[in-house]
Amino acid sequence: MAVVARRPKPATAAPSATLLRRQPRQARSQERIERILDTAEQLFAEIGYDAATTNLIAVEAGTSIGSLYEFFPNKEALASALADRYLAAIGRLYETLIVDEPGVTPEVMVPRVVGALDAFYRDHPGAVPLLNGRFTSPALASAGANLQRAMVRRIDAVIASRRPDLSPPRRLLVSEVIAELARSLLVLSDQMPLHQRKAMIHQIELAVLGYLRESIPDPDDHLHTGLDCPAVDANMPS
Amino acid sequence: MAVVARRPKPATAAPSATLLRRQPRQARSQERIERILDTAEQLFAEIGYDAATTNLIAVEAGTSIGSLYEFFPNKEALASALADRYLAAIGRLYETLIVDEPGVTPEVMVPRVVGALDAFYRDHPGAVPLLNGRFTSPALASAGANLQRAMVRRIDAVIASRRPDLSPPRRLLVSEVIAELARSLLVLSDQMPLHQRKAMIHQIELAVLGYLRESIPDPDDHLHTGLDCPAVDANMPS
DNA sequence: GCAGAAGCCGAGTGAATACTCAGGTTCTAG
DNA sequence: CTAGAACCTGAGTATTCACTCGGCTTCTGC
Repeated sequence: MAVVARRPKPATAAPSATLLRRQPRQARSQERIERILDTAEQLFAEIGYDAATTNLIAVEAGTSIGSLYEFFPNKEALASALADRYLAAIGRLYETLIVDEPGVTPEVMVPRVVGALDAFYRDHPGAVPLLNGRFTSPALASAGANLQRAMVRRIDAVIASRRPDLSPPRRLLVSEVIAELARSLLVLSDQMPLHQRKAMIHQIELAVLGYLRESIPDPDDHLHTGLDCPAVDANMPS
Repeated sequence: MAVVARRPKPATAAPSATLLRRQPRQARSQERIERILDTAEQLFAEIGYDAATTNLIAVEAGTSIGSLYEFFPNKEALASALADRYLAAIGRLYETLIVDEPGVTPEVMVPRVVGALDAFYRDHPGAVPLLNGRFTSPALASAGANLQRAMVRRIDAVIASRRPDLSPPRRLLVSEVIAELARSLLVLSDQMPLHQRKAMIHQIELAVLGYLRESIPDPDDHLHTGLDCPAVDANMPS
């Protein structure tokens, strides 16, 4: 909050998507920008968005506060630029993994996606807090929300092609639950030591698959079909 | 973060649990304290912890900043006092609901607990962000963590009595997953309009039950037992 | 080799905000 | 009724921190 209120005059409603104030021409400044971003990533992850002051980021990156503001219009832009790096990478992950190939069952796809996300988060420790709403910055909140929406949409598309009998709102709800379930448990696993983390990843897969079985019972499976839970769709709109 | 750094001299490591700087003697000041807490609750929920300045809280509560600091040693203490109100209430909820009665199956207990938590959060909108780590304040983070631990312990105890065959670490992991699953999905449902919220509550129940079935297959049930998932305990320590 | 562009620097500015304190008001015990 | 305790007040203090600006250095095209 402090971040936003700090700006006295938004002037003429500047374009919020302007990441860099100026494009760097020389290699020296390009490297400097990279160093600043890397340092910001590390500090955000280590001590949090608020405690990582712009001055500290500049010093730790071996440069000066003036140079930082030469290229980044404000502190939020730093976080935005970082989020963009991750969003692009995870977006590619989704496109590769959550696809509607004919032979791919949930039992195959779920571990594949969960495993890939886990590996990504392990390789990029800064991504977890950045994309999962631990920082109050509005830009980051929306970045995380966008990512989540992207995942929900992809899951929804796959379910739609597999189970055209489900109503769209029902599908959407199920997709939201799956995405949130995976997200929150991955965040939890991220705080664990490695051996527990491995076990947790497996539990995430079980949770998603178990929820799927429970929420969208297989039409062939006459064992769990609506015996003790009448009117699943009762609460659904339209 | 700003909250903590703002205090120049922690002096002699003051007891952090001191909620009130002084016990109020007169009814007038007791009411004032209540008004301040109610206002803080509302403002924290509406505009967030950072944007709810102590001055604003005082003014909105119809008192002065001096009176606020007469009783609350710092801003964090406000949040702590609020968290305590909620923690006590939810703690009582757990004690009533998550119990090891003979005839209570998961199919009965899960909807009971989830429904009660949902009702509680609906009645106390401020509790959700306060107890679920949306604020950066350390005291709040630990309050939320305590709450989560309490839930995990209770779930673990129930599972232990039902399924003594499971290893303690496995039980604990399962309990953690269930607690986190319920927590995160309840937070998600809290942001939804009412009709979707009702549907979401049902999905939460399905998710927990589905995960239970998947992760701890019923010994009687010979249908899902370890066919496509060998060595579930392989990743478990000891 | 030089002029101008691009880049760099960091002390300084302004605004926000948690918290204090000296002095006033209201309550209460005797 | 009164003295002193409890309580209240809000302008002021101290601090933090995002961000600026004027001057300096390094690079690049010609």
